[in-house]
Amino acid sequence: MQDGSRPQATIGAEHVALRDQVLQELRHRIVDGVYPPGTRLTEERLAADFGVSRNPVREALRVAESDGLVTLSPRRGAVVATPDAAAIADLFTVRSSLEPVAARIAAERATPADVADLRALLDEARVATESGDLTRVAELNSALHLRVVTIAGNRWLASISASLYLHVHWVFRVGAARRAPHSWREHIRLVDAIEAGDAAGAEAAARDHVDAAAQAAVETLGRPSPAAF
Amino acid sequence: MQDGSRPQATIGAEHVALRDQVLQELRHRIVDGVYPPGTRLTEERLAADFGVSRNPVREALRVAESDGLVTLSPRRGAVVATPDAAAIADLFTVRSSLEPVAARIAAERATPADVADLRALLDEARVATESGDLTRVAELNSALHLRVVTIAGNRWLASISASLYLHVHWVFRVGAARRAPHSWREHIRLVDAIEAGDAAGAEAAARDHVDAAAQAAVETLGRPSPAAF
DNA sequence: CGATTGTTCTTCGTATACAGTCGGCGCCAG
DNA sequence: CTGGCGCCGACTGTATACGAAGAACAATCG
Repeated sequence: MQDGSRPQATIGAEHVALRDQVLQELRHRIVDGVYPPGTRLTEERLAADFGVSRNPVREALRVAESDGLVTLSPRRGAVVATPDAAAIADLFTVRSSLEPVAARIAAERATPADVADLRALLDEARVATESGDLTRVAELNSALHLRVVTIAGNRWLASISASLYLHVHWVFRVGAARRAPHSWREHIRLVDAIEAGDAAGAEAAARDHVDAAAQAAVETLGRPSPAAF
Repeated sequence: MQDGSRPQATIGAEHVALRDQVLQELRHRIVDGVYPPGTRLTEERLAADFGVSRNPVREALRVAESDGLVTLSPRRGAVVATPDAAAIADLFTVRSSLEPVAARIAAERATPADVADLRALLDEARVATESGDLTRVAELNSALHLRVVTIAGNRWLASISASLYLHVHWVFRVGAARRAPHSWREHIRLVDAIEAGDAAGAEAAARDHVDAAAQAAVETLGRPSPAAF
């Protein structure tokens, strides 16, 4: 009761299993395009790449499959998934359903410290935008949204959003950055509403923001050869 | 081209890996209460239970963790997760955001064959309700909702819903069945709207249904000792 | 009676082995 | 030259064994 959050804080509890390190790195390499869509990922190759044995790799691959980042065929192994337009449209449908809710709840619950965190992220994003570090901008955008759902305190929302943003980042790692200036203004509006505790305003801001992002996504995908690929 | 749905239909492609069988059975045993919350799941015990080696078990456990059914602590292994009231409330928040959307899209896209499937499920549920097979009723409820999201054709919605319903089934396998008669009427209204192609009506029906289910959930949880446990 | 020390259990990762399957290559026949 | 056939290498799927390290619990000692 006195410290319900951590029944026991032992030494080894901070040990990060190899499979998790592998998973994290694998996600990075996929969403950052090191392993482009369609790449065959043999267990042995990944094991060699990461300097571990096959077991941690296998466990990481199963989770990556449930993330939707790789597709596994029996006896044929793993291939980096190829996101298609329909899947991306579906992604935005889900985002536009969930984010306004998350924003509303966040506006109702945000503490001053939470707002300060959001402001810090906005500020970092401004700096990154000015210095032209588009990769960093994309990362910060994801971080901001994830921070909002964290503030909302809904675990399901948080875990779903994490998965969603992994894909958003994957597909639009360049395209999203191009939209950075717009995003920035929309984010400010969102954070303002959250700070003011304006639930309806936050909800509307989030809705508009997702709609705009979806619009940009459609345009990016409509082009014959998007800059991202 | 002539058979685009199945790029290659080889013999081994229908092989179901042990880890998947283990995962499926593990999910069943957890949501059906064979392994109650808090149960320690040592790899060796599970391996013995399923008659396989530890490797498939380990891979299944990682996925079960990402499902939220078990919690893993480094060097301490897997424990069946204990769903708490907050998590359940969060679950319904997400459901109430997603299901109306799914229902709306389904109403726009459902074919007569889809509607026939839904009717068949409704009918089975009616029979099961009359014969008092509450477990089957709960299963059919989940099946109906999953069929709706399948009709909607949004992959993200489908995979999120699958995970959601696993938990719904878990927490309310008895409580939900008790609400079966109400559910049944609400489901009929939903299917009617989908059949009529009435997007707004389907959306409203789904919303009312989830709200009613959430209400029932709160009541069930409010009791000192829910019948489910 | 409390603190310390073993002991044991379990996970975590590695290594290894082997069967089954897939995919591609080369051979051979027409 | 072309098409079919069989063979072989590569990879997965599964099992097993083993060592290291942490966690839980019991026994021991001051």
